[in-house]
Amino acid sequence: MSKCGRKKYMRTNVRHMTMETVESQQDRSVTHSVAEHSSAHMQTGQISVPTLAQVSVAGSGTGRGSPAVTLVQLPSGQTVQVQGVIQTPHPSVIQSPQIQTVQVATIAETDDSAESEVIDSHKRREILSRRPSYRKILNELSSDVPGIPKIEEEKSEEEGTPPNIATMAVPTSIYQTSTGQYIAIAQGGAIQISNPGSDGVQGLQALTMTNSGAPPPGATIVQYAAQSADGTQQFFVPGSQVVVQAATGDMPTYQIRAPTTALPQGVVMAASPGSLHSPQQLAEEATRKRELRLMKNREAAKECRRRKKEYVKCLESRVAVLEVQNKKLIEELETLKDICSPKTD
DNA sequence: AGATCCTATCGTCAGGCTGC
DNA sequence: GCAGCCTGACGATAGGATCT
Repeated sequence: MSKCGRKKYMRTNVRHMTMETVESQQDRSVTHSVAEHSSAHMQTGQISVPTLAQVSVAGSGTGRGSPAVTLVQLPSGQTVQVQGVIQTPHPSVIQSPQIQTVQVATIAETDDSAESEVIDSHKRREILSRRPSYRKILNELSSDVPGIPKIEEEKSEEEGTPPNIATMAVPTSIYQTSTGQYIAIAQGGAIQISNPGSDGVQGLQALTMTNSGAPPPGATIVQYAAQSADGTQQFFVPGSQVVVQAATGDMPTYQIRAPTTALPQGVVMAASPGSLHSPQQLAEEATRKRELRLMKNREAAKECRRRKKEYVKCLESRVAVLEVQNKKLIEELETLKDICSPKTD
């Protein structure tokens, strides 16, 4: 809580313009500007050079990579074919290629039948209602435009797993200690402990759980198989629950405790996937699931924000490029105008 | 110095989308 | 149909800047 936390709390309730909102509004403003630039680009002659009678764009959007050819109809009635400065037509950043196709079709089909118009509007509605993923949009763009970097696909756990632990089972339960360490309990009973500071799974250590007949019923032997350990350590786990504590220090230590004991800081309790009978256990399982879901969502939100930032950066650079291109086109048209229209004395 | 504003970041929820 | 993912929206918090 900050020194003026209470005050801020009261204020934020009144002020609905939170930063996320501002951010999204900024996004929208960027989007708008790009859209304007994009449409201006498509109709440069009509918008930016009002003195020019008519400019029709031919061939734009019909094929990628083909140079944009502009038919400029001069006031004298003469039509001049101009190859634009843009050698490769860029799709709009904020719209998927499909949307651009629709737009181009709209431009080209001014006297088309009403049937295609209906299909078009349907398509448009469909596209507009769909919420695209930042990664998808950017990757679509990057496949069209070489200059745009791809947002990396998230590496799956298998991909990110180094060879020495490639045989690890897929975790079914993930817990985070108060020290930030992640503990994953796999279906096969393997426990993975990873330090958040470590890159990927570098800090991963394996605990293999094996059942033994010697301990009381319901107990589980946890076989500690840390790579740096001298030998294998065994932990006796009473009951059907596992408590693991990750202590700080040179050597990681783990405490397995009974669920009824008071838990020190940094201890996570995990229900064994084996038997869930009592309502209490069911409630614990529900809580565990919720915690897992929240953790995943937390990570997803972080990733989403990162992608969004990347996307906005991409949009901004695209705006800059389009502005330059627009300027060049205007200059080009002005030059053509000067060449083709004789000066009056 | 304290109050207020501004900006950035985070966690959570809800709802759409998608793959199975 | 459903589980999981993605993302907009909202509220909370922190910290720096500015105002009184």
